[in-house]
Amino acid sequence: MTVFEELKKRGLLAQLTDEEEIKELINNGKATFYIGFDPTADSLHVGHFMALCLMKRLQMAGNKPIALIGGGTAMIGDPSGRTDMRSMMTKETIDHNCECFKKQMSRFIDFSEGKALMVNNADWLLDLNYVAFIRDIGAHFSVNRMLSAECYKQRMEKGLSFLEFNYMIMQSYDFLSLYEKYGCNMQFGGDDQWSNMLGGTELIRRKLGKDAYAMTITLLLNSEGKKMGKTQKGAVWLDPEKTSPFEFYQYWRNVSDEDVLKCLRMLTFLPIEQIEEMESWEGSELNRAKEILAYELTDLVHGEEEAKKAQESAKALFSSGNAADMPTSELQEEDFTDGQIDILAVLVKSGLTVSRSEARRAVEQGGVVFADEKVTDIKAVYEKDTFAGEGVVVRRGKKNFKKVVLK
RNA sequence: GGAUGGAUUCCCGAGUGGCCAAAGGGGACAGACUGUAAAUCUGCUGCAAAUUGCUUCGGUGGUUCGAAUCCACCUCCAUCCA
Repeated sequence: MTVFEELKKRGLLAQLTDEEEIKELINNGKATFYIGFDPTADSLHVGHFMALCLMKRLQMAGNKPIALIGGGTAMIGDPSGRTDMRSMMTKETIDHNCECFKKQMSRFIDFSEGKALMVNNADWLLDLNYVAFIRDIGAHFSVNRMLSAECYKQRMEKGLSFLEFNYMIMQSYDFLSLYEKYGCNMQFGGDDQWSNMLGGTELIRRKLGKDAYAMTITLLLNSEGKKMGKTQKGAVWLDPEKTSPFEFYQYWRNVSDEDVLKCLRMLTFLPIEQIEEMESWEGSELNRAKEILAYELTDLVHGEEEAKKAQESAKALFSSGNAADMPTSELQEEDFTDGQIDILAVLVKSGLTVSRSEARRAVEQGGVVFADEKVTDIKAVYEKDTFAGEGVVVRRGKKNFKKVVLK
């Protein structure tokens, strides 16, 4: 199977400027392509992960990837796919984020011996001369055309600043620069980037009279039409400090039935045939597929060892309610009064609830289990010795566990 | 620069002097049912020393016994005019 077929079968392809040409290029390893990542946070998330997987797939097929870190474009902020204005980021934050991105990317993509490149558009964007730039590049853009682009349309109601309006031009200029410097003839990105990417191919045609191509990856949406990899608490991060391997595993373990196969296809490297077999699985059998999904992804992102640990913890926890390797929090001497601590304090100190009010509610509603015993009294008090040694497993709800130990 | 409308809790949105920690909906959380899924039903949703007290309705100051609500100034946003 060719790379192109594989991508297509996995449902990764969204829009392409020229299907035949792109197929020809990537199947024969003739593409030098780039994907841009704006450092808007200090860790990559699931959306980036898809892009990295795509890079990897194409790199394995002999194409040359360029990972572009948007240290310059992040100064502007991409309005695409957003209904409100982005808050401005300071130069320091952006620089810090760039560093974090670099570190994480190196884990996925092989940058040795020039097999792939990593560049930062701050290098060519930050020193631009305004007048020279708008004469040279800005002249090629029609405001009328730009305004009709989908990404700006959404913003016409809520407001769009001139700063953000320039994002498309910056991204287009990136493509042109990479084309000239590295012969980069293709750009990939999320589907919300389509208009920005077309801006680039058109700019290259107008400036240089050359053809360049663009292709977008399907956005990973859940069955409710929301972007996957987002939880109430925020994104699911790839940085283990921000989202622990266990939480990461649990996120995928808990996807809804409708989304499992799509995730397997789009995110894992499992052979497509194997995934197709799972399509016939029904009902609770799908639980098995979720386990596979969670394991595979944790393995890819955090490594085999962490994946195994997460899987075992999850299994042990949900069958017996105890596991050797689970999130732990420590109680200090000063958390006790006369050698005792009440249940609300335990919940707050362990991070299972944010406030005593919330802890109280959880207990009142029968959602708290302390060492396999349902807690019914909000005034329940425990002796210090209870937490000594192995500690005690405390649960809030069905899926929140903490082992609480006396330090 | 001018005119008009607006900013309320995680989000949408009601409230135009006390009965307001603030209707309703969404989301989140907890319980029941299940398969660590979905749907459904129930509860719950500012904080705390918890029949009470404290902080919160863009910001600052004021009027009043009492302000999300009235007044002044400011900030931000949208629409129209330039």
